[in-house]
Amino acid sequence: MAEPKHPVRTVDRTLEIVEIIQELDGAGVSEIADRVDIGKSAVHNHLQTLAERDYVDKVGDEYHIGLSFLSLGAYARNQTPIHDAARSEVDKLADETDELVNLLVEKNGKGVYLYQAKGDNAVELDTYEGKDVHLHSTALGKALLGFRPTEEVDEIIDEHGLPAETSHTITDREEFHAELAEIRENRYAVDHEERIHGLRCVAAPITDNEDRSVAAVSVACPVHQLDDERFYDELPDRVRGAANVIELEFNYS
Amino acid sequence: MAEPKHPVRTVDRTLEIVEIIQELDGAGVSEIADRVDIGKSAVHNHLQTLAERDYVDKVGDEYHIGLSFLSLGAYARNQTPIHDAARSEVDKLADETDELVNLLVEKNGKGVYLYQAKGDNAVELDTYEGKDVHLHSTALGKALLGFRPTEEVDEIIDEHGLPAETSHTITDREEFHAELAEIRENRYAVDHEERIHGLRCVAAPITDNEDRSVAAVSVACPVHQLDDERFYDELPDRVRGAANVIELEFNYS
DNA sequence: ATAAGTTGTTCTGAAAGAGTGAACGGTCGT
DNA sequence: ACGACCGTTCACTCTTTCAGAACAACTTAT
Repeated sequence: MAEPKHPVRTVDRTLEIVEIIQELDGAGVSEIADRVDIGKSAVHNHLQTLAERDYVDKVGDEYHIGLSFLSLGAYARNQTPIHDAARSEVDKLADETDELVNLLVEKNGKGVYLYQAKGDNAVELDTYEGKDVHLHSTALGKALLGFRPTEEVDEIIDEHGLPAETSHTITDREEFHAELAEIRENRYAVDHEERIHGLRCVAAPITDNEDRSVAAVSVACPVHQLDDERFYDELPDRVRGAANVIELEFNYS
Repeated sequence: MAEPKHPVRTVDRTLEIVEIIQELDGAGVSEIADRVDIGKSAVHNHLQTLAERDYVDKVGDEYHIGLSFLSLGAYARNQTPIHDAARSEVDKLADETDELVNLLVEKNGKGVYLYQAKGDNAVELDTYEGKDVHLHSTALGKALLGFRPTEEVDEIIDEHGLPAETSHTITDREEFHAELAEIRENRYAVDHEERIHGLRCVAAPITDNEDRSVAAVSVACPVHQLDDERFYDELPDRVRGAANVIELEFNYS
């Protein structure tokens, strides 16, 4: 994935515009032009072109992300072999625990939420399908990295660092490796408000035939909503159980 | 949605490239260059630029749709108010019937699948989230159009026609309006192999406070897998029931 | 094994077209 | 009614995309 020798600047600009619209939850021409390094009229032309194909929606004077992206996004997800194998089990786990259940894969050293299912009592978070997060600050990411070779983990840390996201985030490399060693033993990972204050998660890796992780599943819940007993005893078993079922489906079918 | 006065051709070309990759289930540079009216080197530059941001994945010499689209696609869907209201009920219906359950919305006169849930016994179809279909040839589309003003239906027919997709597709305008009248009475629509041979569906509209449709839900199943009794008695009730729950959630919360 | 097809990639010149910036017509708030 | 903002349009200019040829790395055929 070397730097493009001859990047198409217009494509970059278009993607930037689209990403800005997403970030701002819809935006007008001027608002976008302020953030991207081109004038209003150029932005306007981009938006009209995108709107023509429903990649953006014009609602009054605001532009929003269009449904055409859904086709490509859902398609991309369906191409991921783990998605098919995992989906029904993730749904089931959400149903049983009543909490928010997530499926995460690794992509260029970061985590991407591939699918999520909400139980009746699920927390509302900033996570959504397709969102990317640092791997070191979530139970999901740690479960995933626990089952990758040490040198691969180091490469990822070299590239993305261990930025603190809350006061609980592990920011020391040695400490992080020690944590992964423990996760390897337990076959599950726990996140104590390491990415978001007030949120804790239990995650388990989904590994291939060589015990290398291909994804991770987690249950997320508010700190004060769940007693420690359920969190430390019941959830790990359930999450590992689900991961196991997914592994079987993934590896032997 | 007037034609853009100053379209950005590069954007159009990029979108075309991406859509071709999707259509071909992954493609190489030359293959794409053959279908779009630009040379290999230009296509190559586009792909490298897209790959840089993970909008396409390079696997060997083939390019595939990247997961970055998932973020935008899922985001677009989450912005649709009906999605939140409907999702859990669609899941439930799939669970109860063991069949394939779909949620469809209207977009510029065509239908877009917003969400689907697969029961244990669900058919495998060519439908996926984000896919667009003609409204006249599916139970979903007919249920949706049944609860739109006649002039709006006519406008849509004027724009998209009533193309035959199988020998059972309704292609006559009068006949189609009669069908809609009946659907309006029953509050559900049936599709007898009108889009795909061997497939039949039952769909119900989801309407707002003014009884205008905002979406439709359906259950799809192979003709020979389900006896008529279940198809004509049980399914319509179930589908209408689910639509009702979604309506309540949508309109009063 | 050699040759004739492929493939993807790199490079430079030349033509295409994206972007600038000013001006117009709206709509909002003061 | 005014000013300030918005989105939109247009013609000119200079950025940049694209075509085309040449190359390297494979696959297939001879």
